[in-house]
Amino acid sequence: MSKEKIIPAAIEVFSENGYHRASMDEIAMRAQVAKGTLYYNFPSKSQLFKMVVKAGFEDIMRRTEADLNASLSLEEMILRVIRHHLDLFLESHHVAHIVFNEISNGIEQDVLDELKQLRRQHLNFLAKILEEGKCDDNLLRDVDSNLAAASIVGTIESTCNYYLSHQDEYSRQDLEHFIFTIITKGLFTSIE
Amino acid sequence: MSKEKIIPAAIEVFSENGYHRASMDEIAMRAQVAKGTLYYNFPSKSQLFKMVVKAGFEDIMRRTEADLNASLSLEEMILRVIRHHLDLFLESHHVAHIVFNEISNGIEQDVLDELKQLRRQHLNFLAKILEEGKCDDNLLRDVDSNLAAASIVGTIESTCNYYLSHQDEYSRQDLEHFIFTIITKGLFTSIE
Amino acid sequence: MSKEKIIPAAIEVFSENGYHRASMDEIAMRAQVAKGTLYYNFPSKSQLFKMVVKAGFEDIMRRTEADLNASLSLEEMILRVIRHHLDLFLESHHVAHIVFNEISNGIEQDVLDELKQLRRQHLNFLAKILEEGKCDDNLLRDVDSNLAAASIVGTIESTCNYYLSHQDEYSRQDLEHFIFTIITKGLFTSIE
Amino acid sequence: MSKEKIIPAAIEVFSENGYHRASMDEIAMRAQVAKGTLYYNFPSKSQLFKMVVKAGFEDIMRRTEADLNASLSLEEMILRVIRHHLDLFLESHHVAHIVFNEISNGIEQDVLDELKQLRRQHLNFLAKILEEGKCDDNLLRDVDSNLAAASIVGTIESTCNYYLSHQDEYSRQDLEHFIFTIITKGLFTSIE
DNA sequence: TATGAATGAGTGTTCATTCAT
DNA sequence: AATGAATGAACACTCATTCAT
Repeated sequence: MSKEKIIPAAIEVFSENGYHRASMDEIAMRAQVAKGTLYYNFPSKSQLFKMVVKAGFEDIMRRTEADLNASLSLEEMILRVIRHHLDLFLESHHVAHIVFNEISNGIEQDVLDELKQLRRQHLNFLAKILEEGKCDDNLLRDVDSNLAAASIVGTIESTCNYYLSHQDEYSRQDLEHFIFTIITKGLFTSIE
Repeated sequence: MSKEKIIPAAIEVFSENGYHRASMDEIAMRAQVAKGTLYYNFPSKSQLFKMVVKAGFEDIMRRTEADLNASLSLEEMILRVIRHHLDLFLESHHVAHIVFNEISNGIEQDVLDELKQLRRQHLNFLAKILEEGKCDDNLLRDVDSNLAAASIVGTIESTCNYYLSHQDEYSRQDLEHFIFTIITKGLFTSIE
Repeated sequence: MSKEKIIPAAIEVFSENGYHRASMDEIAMRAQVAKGTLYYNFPSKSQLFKMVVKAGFEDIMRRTEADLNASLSLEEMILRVIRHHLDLFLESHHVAHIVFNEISNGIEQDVLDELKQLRRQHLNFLAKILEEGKCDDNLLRDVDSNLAAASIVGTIESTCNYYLSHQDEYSRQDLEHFIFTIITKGLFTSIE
Repeated sequence: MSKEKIIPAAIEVFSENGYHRASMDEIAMRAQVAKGTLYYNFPSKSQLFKMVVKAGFEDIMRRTEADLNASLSLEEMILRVIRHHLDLFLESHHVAHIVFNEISNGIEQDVLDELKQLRRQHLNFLAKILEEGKCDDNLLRDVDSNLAAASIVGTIESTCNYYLSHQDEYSRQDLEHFIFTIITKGLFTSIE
């Protein structure tokens, strides 16, 4: 079936070029199908894009979930969440870029809405992990879990970007450690 | 002079549509000048975009700097940095979006490089504030200042985005407080 | 197929306007296809132009070759070469003009190079005919065949141009006779 | 006066780019005058072009005439005519190209007419030299002088073009000698 | 006499989308 | 289910020309 050839090609092309510079011609070429086949399987470019982003979100949520279980400590859980997101960002940061950033202006409104909803789902997914952690012990500060989830994603995203253009100065270990520290303990050393 | 009409129009149009969907025709129309006038004043779309982004970065750095002085405590300084960035994000989050996010694929490589340098300058600006704070007292954890700066920006950006679609659930005060807390003290309540 | 509609239209438009004044819009209109169809079939204006020129060169070489055979005397061969070139110049002197003249500045360098090569091939074609003639008898002066070929083409071109704006003063027969005489015997009556 | 700065700049730019690719901006820049100054001194691009071509024709005719006098033999005269035209073609073949070739389609009709007239004048100039030579002795074949003039120019032009891309194979002496031979004695060795 | 900012019609090119096969 | 030729609206950019100063 053609869909299975199209999606990976679309991921590639969208990742390398961003939504607007990606062309359906290029995707068809990489997928080794005719251009018409794209439109036979997906109603439009923006819908195809949505499928790609959706697949990205689902992938990271699936992968993360598979690696978490109730017996883990909250610290370990957060570490693993960070690690999986780092994997996504570093191994295929182009995909990550479109998944987390390219949800920008200039996409058809209806698709844009669906993309925002996907992002919301992802944040919910993270927020829920935090919520569950809250119950267990009193480790977690009493902050809004959704905002906390957003700040985790923002921190990962932004530091990864920085890391990607300064790879000679830090190791991946350094980065992971930094993110874990800053997210869990913040900038200040002082006790509250 | 036309430049003064073009820049605000360009900010508007780039903000509303992102780089690729923004059209020079639209910008010319909003600026009430002929299309040729755009090209008389700016060599290309990407260069015009660069000017807009540059102006954005310079604006926030100027505004922030003007509000900081040596007599402030580190906490107060960080608070003000956050506050100014929040201002930019919330008052004109479209500008902020292009300034901090739209540095994406599909822009001419040379301009892209300059944009990345602008971003680096902005991070340096924040990192320097942190560096100076480090000297004063032992309040700051010994982490890399550049990564720390990146994580601050990422947190602000990401939580603002979330806030913007959930404005009914939080006040601006809540948001500011949350960001300050999470950045300075992190998620965990425990002492190291 | 569209190509068959585009080429003749392109010949027309390039001939009437020269390379730079010819517009893809005009060619599309004359070919009765959409502008996009031009670009579906030819990658660019300059490539389309190249195809037209190439077709012109190939046409005259094919036509000339088809009319020559080993049994002809050298004089007869040269006469036929002149005649065929005259046909091209007079019957469709616009095509001839672009084929022989419009290889000018301001065309993309790569295409320009290919056009120059086409011209070289045509001169080679003529030079080879002369070379073969040289062997047969001792009729031909011992001059460089390539320069000789160039001078034949230059003479035909230039006199045709003159003829075209003075058609009332000469017959086509006069012109053909003049060219043959001047090329084979030169201006002077004297014996060497 | 600005005109004196504009004309040489225009020659340069038209020569390097041909009529259509030459831009008034470039000419103004090279002439070190403002763009408006061009239009203050010349009503339009095509008129400016005409002045350049006219200057070219006048120059070669003046130079040639200055070097001819009644005491010279016809052979010597023709040799000098060839030599002066070769000078023009080889020393500044870009000027020559526009003077002799770029009188093509796509120039405003009125200017085109004037350019054709200039070319006619130049051919007349050459034809008159031939006519005068005819009287002296019976050296010249009885052919139409205008066509003969056209064929001389065509031969020079075409062989020069060939020479310019094969300069390693011939000397300027070779070329001059070839042109003189082919023009005066033609391709054939046989006596009439 | 000279300027240069401003113009706007025109150009080559791209690309998502359609549809007959 | 799949194709690929054809489309046409949209786009960035150019440039001869004008005109207020």
